[in-house]
Amino acid sequence: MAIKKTSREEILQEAIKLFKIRGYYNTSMANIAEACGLIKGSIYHHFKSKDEIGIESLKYIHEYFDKHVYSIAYDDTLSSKKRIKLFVQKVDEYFLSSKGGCLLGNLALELSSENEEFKKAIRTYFLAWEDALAYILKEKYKEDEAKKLAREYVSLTQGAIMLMNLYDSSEDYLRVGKKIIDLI
Amino acid sequence: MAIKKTSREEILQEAIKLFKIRGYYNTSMANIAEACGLIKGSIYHHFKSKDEIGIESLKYIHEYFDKHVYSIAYDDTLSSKKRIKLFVQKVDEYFLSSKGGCLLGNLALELSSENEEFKKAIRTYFLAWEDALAYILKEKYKEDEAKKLAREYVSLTQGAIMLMNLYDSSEDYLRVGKKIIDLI
DNA sequence: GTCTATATCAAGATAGAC
DNA sequence: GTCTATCTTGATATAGAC
Repeated sequence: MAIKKTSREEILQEAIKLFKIRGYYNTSMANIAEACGLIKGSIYHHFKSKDEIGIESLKYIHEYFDKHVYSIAYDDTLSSKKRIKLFVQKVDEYFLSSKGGCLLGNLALELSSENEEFKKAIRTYFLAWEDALAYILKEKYKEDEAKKLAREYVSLTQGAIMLMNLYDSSEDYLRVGKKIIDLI
Repeated sequence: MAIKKTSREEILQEAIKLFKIRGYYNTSMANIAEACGLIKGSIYHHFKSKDEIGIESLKYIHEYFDKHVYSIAYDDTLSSKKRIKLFVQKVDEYFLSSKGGCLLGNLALELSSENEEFKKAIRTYFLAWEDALAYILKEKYKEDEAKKLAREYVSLTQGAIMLMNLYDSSEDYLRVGKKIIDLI
């Protein structure tokens, strides 16, 4: 039986799951290693520190959203109505399919007041989300109105994810998506 | 020079400040003690564990809101317009006056997936907020519409607090309060 | 009520064998 | 690439002197 080679990506995926559920500081290298079937020392072959895993986790998620969600907003071959529907559908799929809510939102509250590097990465991610949403809304609203609405709905989505996890109910979260679609 | 007696309340206030800025797990008993001018061992004279400080912090904040914010909603000597204005004003005062946003929101994301006791306390607090807001809104909306709106605006407020801290700008947060007032 | 001192444990991280 | 072993630090918590 060959020893399984664990990839960087596999470790990131397990780390993200744990960070979302247990929080960043409450997740240890040993926890991450165990989830990968390794012992903690072995993780350091792939990442030089826990903070690196944290930053790479943010990047990993950002890349997923760029590729599978935000890109929809800029696909000018589709109508804006179709784009906003698809956009909301993809966001919902992501946040309804796993436990613990939005890692970026969680980390924004857990450690962005302390760690400037994390804060910058999280800000970039949220701005990309707002920009994508605003790009669709610009077809119907003036530029600065579109921007305000986009930020408002990102806020609302984050708040709704928080309460969805707190109440173990997706009902109110789902209403947010419907409201976003109705904007167009 | 007499040795200063540190009260439970003083410790809670310092702990709350630190939890909001540094996060719960990233705040140590030594950090809390230092903020109070004590050394860590001395804290155990007042609280039997860090978790007790956490739970008591939530209670402390909840009591503050019950007394100074939620009570406004139920003051039937004022018009509903006056009540909603005062309510929003008090909420704004609280969240604009200190760094780190809303401890209950932060802890909801940092540790409520893991710790049932914390989760229950946080849920109770958010429900009280919703109930108070819904009570005012009932004057103009049907009961279940008022409840939906209340939850939506609590979500929106929490999301806006998150982004306010992330972007170091209160502009969008303040718009939320105006929207709430316009509901009546 | 606060201090010094210490017990105990778990964290992040590194070195070197296999 | 993973393991064992270990270093170092810092965490929660306790005991007992002042």
